[in-house]
Amino acid sequence: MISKKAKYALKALKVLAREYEKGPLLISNIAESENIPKKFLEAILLELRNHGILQSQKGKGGGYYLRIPPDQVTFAKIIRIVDGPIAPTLCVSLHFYGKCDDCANEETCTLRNVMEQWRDANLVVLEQKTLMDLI
Amino acid sequence: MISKKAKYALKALKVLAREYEKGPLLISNIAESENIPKKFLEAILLELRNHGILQSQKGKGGGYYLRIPPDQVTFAKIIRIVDGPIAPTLCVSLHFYGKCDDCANEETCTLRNVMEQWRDANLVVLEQKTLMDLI
DNA sequence: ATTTTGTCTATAAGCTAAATAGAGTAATCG
DNA sequence: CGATTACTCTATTTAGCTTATAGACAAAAT
Repeated sequence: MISKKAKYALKALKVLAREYEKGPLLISNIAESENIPKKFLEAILLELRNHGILQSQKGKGGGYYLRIPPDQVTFAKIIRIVDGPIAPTLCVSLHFYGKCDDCANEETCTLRNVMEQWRDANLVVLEQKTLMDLI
Repeated sequence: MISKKAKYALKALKVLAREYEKGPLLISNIAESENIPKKFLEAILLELRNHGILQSQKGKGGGYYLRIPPDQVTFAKIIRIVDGPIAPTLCVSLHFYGKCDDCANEETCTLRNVMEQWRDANLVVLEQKTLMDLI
């Protein structure tokens, strides 16, 4: 299950993708139209901005807008930013690799094989789907 | 990411699958060999027993053993018992369906389509993989 | 009866998710 | 300049879940 944060992020990005190159949107507007707590959304959008997905503009006429074409923003990228690893275990994560503290030997771990396949099944979908698919 | 509980369950079931029809194993033995906190494992095995995966036997010579052939215990079944929904959102879950509280109209939700595909990608792997694959 | 082994109840520490409040900073426009 | 607008940053809170542990209890075997 993804977090609410991730779902909020996807919904907000969907709106922003639809307005791509049509000027910035206000946090408040997105929050209201998508039923997202405003303050929470603020933090989410900021995080997406700091990762290069969004651009922001202060002052009158300001707001948030997509910095990248919608078809270049994959679900995988978004999920990794807000929820972290896509892989079922750290030991098979491509972007957040970490050793399992309960596993003695990673090489001989029989679980690993299935975990890798599980991860790859996710990636097939998430690396291919983009904001374009939400427009 | 799966929980530690799920990982412990899989590791314990792996051991039990290897000993299928060779008599019961002690909780303590599994806990030790797989580096799982014993008390935590107790609760996990009990839950798996209550869902019909395992059988238990008290007293001397007792312990836990698989109640079903390893090739009939899918990863999907195990994950659902210990971690709950496999789907990324409740609104597309087959076994734990629930309405999203921030979505007005489920029919017109553009996210749903991708979520279903994501879910199905998971299921392709998890419904097919069984404890047999760990032996 | 005693030993063995699983079962049940309770609890606690630690962490994370989700939400909120309020002061601060930067941009615009008159 | 100065007022307004709108994003930014820091801090805090609440609730709930995850992980782990302790100890009493129940059943089976010998």
